[in-house]
Amino acid sequence: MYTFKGKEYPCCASLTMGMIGGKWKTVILFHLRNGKLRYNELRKEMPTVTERTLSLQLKTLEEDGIIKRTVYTSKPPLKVEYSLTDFGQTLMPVVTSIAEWGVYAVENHAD
Amino acid sequence: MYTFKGKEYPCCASLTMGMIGGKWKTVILFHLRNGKLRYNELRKEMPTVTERTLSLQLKTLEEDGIIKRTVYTSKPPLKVEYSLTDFGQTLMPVVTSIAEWGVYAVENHAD
DNA sequence: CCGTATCCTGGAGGATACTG
DNA sequence: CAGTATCCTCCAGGATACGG
Repeated sequence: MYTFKGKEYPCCASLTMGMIGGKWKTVILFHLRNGKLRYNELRKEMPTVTERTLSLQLKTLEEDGIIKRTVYTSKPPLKVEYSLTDFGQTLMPVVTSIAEWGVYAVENHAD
Repeated sequence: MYTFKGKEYPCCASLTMGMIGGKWKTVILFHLRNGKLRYNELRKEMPTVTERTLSLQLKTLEEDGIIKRTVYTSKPPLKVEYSLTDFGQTLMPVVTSIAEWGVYAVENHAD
């Protein structure tokens, strides 16, 4: 049994999935792999996610210390950038591994 | 846009998550990393999953060609073993990466 | 530009009882 | 031993409209 951030997980694998699982978190992290992105830039990369869901997932990732949100202007139009924290960087090998297998599967096991 | 097994994914990362996402699939695959296990052996490793859910997840993994189910006896008590397919083996680097990060997080970022 | 507010739905997963 | 069969709950995520 593993405990992390006040939650219990029955396996080390489920702990990780608790942090990056769900439909969108790995996609967000994948798009942040090369540096910061603005909210609308993320939306552009992920055309099929709704605003509400993107917003919620970003907030969860921020609360978990995986990404950080930086606001550059105080008056509208706001400029906000999202980027990986140092802790979030430690997840990059996992995210990369996940992304690479997706490419591998499409290229070698297409139907 | 990526297409795999008749489903569409907006990102290579979401394709992989479509195959191994959810609460239990990575846990099952993690426990099968060293070889075959019987149904009740899996249950022993995963005491908090319900029978129905375990059964459903195993069936999904089998349908996706990731694990294979082998029946050794025709009369009760049945002997059934689950193991990775060759295709499932290609997921092991991903599963290992996920599992190792879980251990890393607990050891280095505990609260 | 960067979100939040509301309302809603589908399906993942749980509890429990039963079967070949 | 290895599951199914039912029934049920809960919440991630979607649709859409509006706000700082």
